[in-house]
Amino acid sequence: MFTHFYAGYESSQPAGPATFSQNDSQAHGTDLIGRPILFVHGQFAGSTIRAELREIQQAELGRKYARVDRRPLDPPPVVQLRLFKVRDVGTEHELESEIPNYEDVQILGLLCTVDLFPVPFVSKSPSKSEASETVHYVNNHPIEESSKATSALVGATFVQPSVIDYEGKKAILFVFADLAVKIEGSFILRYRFFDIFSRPYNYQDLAIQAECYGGAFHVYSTKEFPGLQASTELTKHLARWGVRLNTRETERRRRKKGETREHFSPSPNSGTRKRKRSSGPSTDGGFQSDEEE
DNA sequence: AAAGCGGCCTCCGTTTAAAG
DNA sequence: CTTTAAACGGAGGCCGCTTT
Repeated sequence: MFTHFYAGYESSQPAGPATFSQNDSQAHGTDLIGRPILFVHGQFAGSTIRAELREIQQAELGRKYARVDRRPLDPPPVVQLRLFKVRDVGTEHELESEIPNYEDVQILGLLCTVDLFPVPFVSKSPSKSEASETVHYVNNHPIEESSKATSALVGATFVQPSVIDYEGKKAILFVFADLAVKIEGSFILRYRFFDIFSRPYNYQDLAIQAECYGGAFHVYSTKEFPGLQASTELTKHLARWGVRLNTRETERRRRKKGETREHFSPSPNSGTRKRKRSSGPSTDGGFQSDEEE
């Protein structure tokens, strides 16, 4: 989508760390992930920067949804972006130092996106997939690129960062408060970070600068959904800082039928619910035709 | 072909959080 | 505190598949 954003730019600067393997251009700029990158454009022009992504809060569960009533993954996944300035790249004096103050980083243009991967139930014989397809492991279960199921992911899959006090100093955090999954099962997320206003030396595509894989979570059918826990401290902290997300003080789990809460009188017509379902032949395209993604 | 069964989506009432 | 809006859990009933 952002491919060739800076196409045509030619630089005459000396060879830098980002000049290797230009041959395969099919990879959407993934070949620089995790590497020190010399930038010629953007806020870090002239510097070599290595970006690192770390999941600091993982989703635990979600409720599958179809077309309406979206239910976000909970707790909201949060990843932290760390940036390291690298000097004397490739020499024996190579030295890395973290950006001293993240408040000084130009936030505009920084984005993090997510991909969804199913976690297989039982480990298929590990021999099967020694192809370079495997991108990650979840307790010895190989996760293959071709199993990517991002199309089942709905909501805000691209988010801008928030600069928030975290562990005593400002940090760049990406909060995914509006993610839902359309199929049930176990999954992991892959986070990828890029900056639309930066361009590496001698590089045509927009570069993915960092990625990381998150912890596994489970998406339940409506019926077996166990309910949501109270918000984590991190979630509440983010809300306090104005990040838009759902918070709940207590665990949410409605009392079972017949269960009473001291002065609770059971509903008179429990069991015989009248519904005014729009009786039509439904064909379920009739109403709710709006779709996203 | 008809009846039975089960999975699943949508819709609803209640509860909680936010706003006034 | 009271009111409004959103979040949330529950389950009815639709739909497609299986069995008789």
